[in-house]
Amino acid sequence: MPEPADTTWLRTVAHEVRSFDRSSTAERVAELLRSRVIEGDLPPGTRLSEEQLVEVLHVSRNTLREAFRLLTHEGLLVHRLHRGVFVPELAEDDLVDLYRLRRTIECDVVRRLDTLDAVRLRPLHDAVAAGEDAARRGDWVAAGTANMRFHQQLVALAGSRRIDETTARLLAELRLAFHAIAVPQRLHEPYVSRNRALLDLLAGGEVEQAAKELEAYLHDSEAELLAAHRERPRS
Amino acid sequence: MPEPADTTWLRTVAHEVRSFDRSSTAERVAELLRSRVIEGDLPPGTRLSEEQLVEVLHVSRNTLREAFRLLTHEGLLVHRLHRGVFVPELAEDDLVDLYRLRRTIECDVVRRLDTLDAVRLRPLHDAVAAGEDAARRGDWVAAGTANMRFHQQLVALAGSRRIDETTARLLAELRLAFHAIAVPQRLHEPYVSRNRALLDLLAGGEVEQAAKELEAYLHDSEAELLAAHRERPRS
DNA sequence: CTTGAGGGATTGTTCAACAACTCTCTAGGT
DNA sequence: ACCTAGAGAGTTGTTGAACAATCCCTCAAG
Repeated sequence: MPEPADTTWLRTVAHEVRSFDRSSTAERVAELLRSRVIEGDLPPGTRLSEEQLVEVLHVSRNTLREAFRLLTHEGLLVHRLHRGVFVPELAEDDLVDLYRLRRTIECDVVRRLDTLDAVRLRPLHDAVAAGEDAARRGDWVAAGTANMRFHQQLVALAGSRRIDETTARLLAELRLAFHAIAVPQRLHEPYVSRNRALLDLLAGGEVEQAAKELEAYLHDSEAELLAAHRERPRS
Repeated sequence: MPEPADTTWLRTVAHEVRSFDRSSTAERVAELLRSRVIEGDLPPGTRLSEEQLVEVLHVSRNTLREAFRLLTHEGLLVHRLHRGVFVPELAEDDLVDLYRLRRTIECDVVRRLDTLDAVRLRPLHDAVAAGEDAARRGDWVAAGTANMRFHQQLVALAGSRRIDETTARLLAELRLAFHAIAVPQRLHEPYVSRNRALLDLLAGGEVEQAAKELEAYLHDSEAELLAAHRERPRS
């Protein structure tokens, strides 16, 4: 053990605990909050109190605010001046908007694909298999996660960092909407097999037909989500 | 005049100067830095010293860092842990990536257009006219700005908030690349007339042909930019 | 020429204090 | 009863100082 001379060791050891990895404290706080929001623990509309979180997380307000800003940029929190940060409540407009961008990106990515060996399709295959497995177990939360992964890996075929990032934000926001709604099975079940069908089309090199199917797929998905949103349990 | 009683008025009056509008100090600092970066006053690779900027802008380090975060998320600054924030130097990969996303969004927006009355095309027309005017004057910086506006207004036809935001970030980043290069005329001149041609196609309702032209347009633009980037004056 | 140990400069994080804003509740006017 | 003004409480916005951690440059030793 090093020499325990003055009282500063308390701070240094505390810092060691906090900065085990190579990221900043703010990033780690953001990661923690992100999972809470994505997991649905914090329902839309919830205000995240600075005072409260500083107390619980043992970080300074400044660091916490930096974490807030990270998540705000990802669309997982909204910031209202002098009022605080909230878990966003997506309106119907937002859902339509999200699907609009989603169709644009995903369909275009598929349409521009050319060479597709089995290696590049591997992550897609894994995601589809995970979805089928989750569906078999009746775990619709896991099925939803696998579905997100499928679409993330789908656009990853484009090999574009910015397309990946844009899609990640998009899907994260969309997940908020899924959490605001209570019936995961109805929203996820049909797409387990449709993901498989899509993958088969891609493996067969029929990109144009895959793009068309994806277009219809997203259209149906949007309609389902909107319908479910209108029967939302609470506003 | 109100009663000048204690000494706190110094701080309050200073605050009034700073917060004239309805945004936070950090946002205003960000706005200031944003224009400097976009305008090209800060060349790519420049490091923005906290100490220095705190001195000049008369804000605290925390506030300045908040502004940094905002701009980092817009892609106008890059943050390296323990090293500070820099004006990004776009690599060739980044240019290709930016044009990849650009083609995806812009072409898809055009392809999905349907009703197009003159009113909705008005902002596009204005941007084209501004570009032609700038070209006539030989003001290629203004021509570049008008070109950005044209494309921003083009995607705005989709009526999607998130598509607008994504495009704004994209074009802002792209502008960095233009500033890193010295020959604005060669990069902007051909597109003044091509913007006009594109607008005519849209006004005529020929969206599919417009999309094809835009595809070729962006392809040419990318090639020009890459070529110019390879002959860059300084690394 | 490479390697490694200072040392100075800069960033990362915390803390405490105060200013400014929002929201709510109450008192007064109509 | 209804609207309006304003006081008060609670929360966010911003500051400045302090110190820890890290980077980078220099210089000497191998």
